[in-house]
Amino acid sequence: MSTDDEKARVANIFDVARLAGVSHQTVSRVLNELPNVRPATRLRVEQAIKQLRYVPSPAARALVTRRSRTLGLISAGRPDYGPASMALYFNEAAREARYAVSMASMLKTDAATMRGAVEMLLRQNVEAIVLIATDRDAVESVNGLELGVPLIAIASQGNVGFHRVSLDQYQGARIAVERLIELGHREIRHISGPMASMDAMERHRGWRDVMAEQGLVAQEAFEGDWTPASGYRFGTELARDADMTAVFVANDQMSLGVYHALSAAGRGVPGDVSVIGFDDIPEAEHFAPPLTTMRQDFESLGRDTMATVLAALRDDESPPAVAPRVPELIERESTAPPRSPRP
Amino acid sequence: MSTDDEKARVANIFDVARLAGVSHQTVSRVLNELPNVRPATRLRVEQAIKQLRYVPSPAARALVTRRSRTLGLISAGRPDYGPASMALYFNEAAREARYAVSMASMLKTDAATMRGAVEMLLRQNVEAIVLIATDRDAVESVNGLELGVPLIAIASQGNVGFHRVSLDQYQGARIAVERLIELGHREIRHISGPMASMDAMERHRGWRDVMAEQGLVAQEAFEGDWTPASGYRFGTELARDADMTAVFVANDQMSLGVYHALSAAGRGVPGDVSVIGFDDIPEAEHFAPPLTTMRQDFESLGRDTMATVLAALRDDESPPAVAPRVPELIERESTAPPRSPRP
DNA sequence: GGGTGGGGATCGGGGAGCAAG
DNA sequence: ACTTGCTCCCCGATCCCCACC
Repeated sequence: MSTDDEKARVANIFDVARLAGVSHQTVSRVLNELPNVRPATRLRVEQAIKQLRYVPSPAARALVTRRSRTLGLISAGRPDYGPASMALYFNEAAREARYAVSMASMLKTDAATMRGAVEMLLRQNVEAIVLIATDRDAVESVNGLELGVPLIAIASQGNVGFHRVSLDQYQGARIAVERLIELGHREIRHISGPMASMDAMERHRGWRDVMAEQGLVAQEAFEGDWTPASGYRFGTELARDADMTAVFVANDQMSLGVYHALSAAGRGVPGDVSVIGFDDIPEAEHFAPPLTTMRQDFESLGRDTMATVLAALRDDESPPAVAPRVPELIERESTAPPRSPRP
Repeated sequence: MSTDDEKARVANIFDVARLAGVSHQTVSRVLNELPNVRPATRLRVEQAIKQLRYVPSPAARALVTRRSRTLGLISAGRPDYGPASMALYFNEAAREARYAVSMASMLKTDAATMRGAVEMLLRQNVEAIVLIATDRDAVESVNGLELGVPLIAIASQGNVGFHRVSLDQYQGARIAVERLIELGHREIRHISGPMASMDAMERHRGWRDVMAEQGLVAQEAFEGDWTPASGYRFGTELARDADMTAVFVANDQMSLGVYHALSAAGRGVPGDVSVIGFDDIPEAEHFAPPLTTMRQDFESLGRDTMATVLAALRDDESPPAVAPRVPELIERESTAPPRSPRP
């Protein structure tokens, strides 16, 4: 009683059984919440568990049950505000559901890299794989891999072969463009994200559809790469178009580049040109002028993703698709009616 | 021979042994790179492994070796550019070293949350825990937890009880302030990060020391919270000080808020006030004007962190401290000599 | 017949001891 | 002296069968 004999050795199920005065069998029954255990017995076992700070070995458990209570998370691409937020909130949701998350993040999204990441995750016995990648190819290449566990992609397009959860990029884009039209704009241009990105495609589609529905001419969009630099480049080109009075930019970072280009060209925002972005990054509120943009609720997305994972784990058949949430228009000071509405 | 009987079953060590015509013992010897295996035999085994796409079960291995080849990563706080980049690059470095990463990220950094994260990771049998948290308390509370595995903190202060790796915040700050002085500024103010953050403290200390060394008066710094909003708030106050000609801002996001406040007050950058930020986020280049700032090399930091982890794993005694890398001054257009140097 | 215990197989490897080529 | 194979136990659980009260 003076000193514990058991040095650094951690307790196992037999230690618990001995302390509780039961068999290891009964401890197992308690652990796995099986019926046919008298409440009093269960209590004794639980106390022994607490007293010994006993935690079942996940390795041993995984070995025999072939289930690891671990989820794989792949994040491919730059850790921009969106992906980073998704990863964070999904991680929190997973922890709440008492799942561990094994993560593989990488800059490159080529098939070989993705494949390597998937194999590493599978090796860990993950029960499902969550994929954060705006790139369509990234999703396809993982999807083609026959992984043996559910794949849940945070993606705004595609549907066969994997579960999907997303925010409604298309509707978000529509809302942005409709607002510009409501303000009186007619010449509304678009700087899109890379067309390899599904989100970029959806936002582009939203812009194009609204323009068409309203009988407006949608000039060809510029295809950016999400970076401020590309926003700057195309903003410079755009600034030369005297008719253009508004730009719908596919994300906030590019909007910043557009600001830069516009002001370099002597065209004021929103006096000469209105700008709407997408994402509502923390910086957007303090752009000069503060940026009107579409806010995305990544926290809810994280929870929705986890819910979809759990559903997929419970039941291999019907993925109860969560309705994509629609981004919210945050109107700040980068939008205004055009200076001289068309005659 | 016509159809494989083994359906979805994955190969195990005995399958490999059979195919290679050796015993499982020999396969094990090859796997663990033990001596006393004839090259020809080794080759046959390796081919069998490749052919069957055999991968040793980590669970089984972990069970018997008590080593999981998994690292725990805790990221506490908002997923800002810095932390998100660190996580990404560390993850890549870990994968290169064939380690899996189990991740726990959370917004809140209180002791209870941190403790929960640590316990979850420990349960996973992680071999070491890497902690990304600028908050001093976060590091302390984890460090006090007696976790039984090495703790590697990406932190710019503290040293006892855990391994530490960092970028040299202090030198970075010194370089920034020295540059402002070189340009002729004397009234150099500072907007710091939250003093709970070690990085913020180091940057503050760098500013203060240089000011003192140069015989300049360091007015009390404003303590921000990293957000553009706080930069805006203090920028507004700062703008009222007519003597002030330069601000060293502890990060780029707050610099944006400062820009906003300054322009609202009618003071131009860099004409009236020079601004230097910290981090070099992708947006910084396209602020108006493009921001002069201190660039941090997170990719190298990720590799340094992994190297420190491996060293700590090899040898419990001497952590071969990696020399912190010094941030690099990226001079853009937010800095210039003061309009009217002091008489 | 509900609650328990005993015994043992099993998961997929690591590794010891020993014999044999 | 090397290389290899065999046999058997171990890690820490899950779970099945079968008593036993």
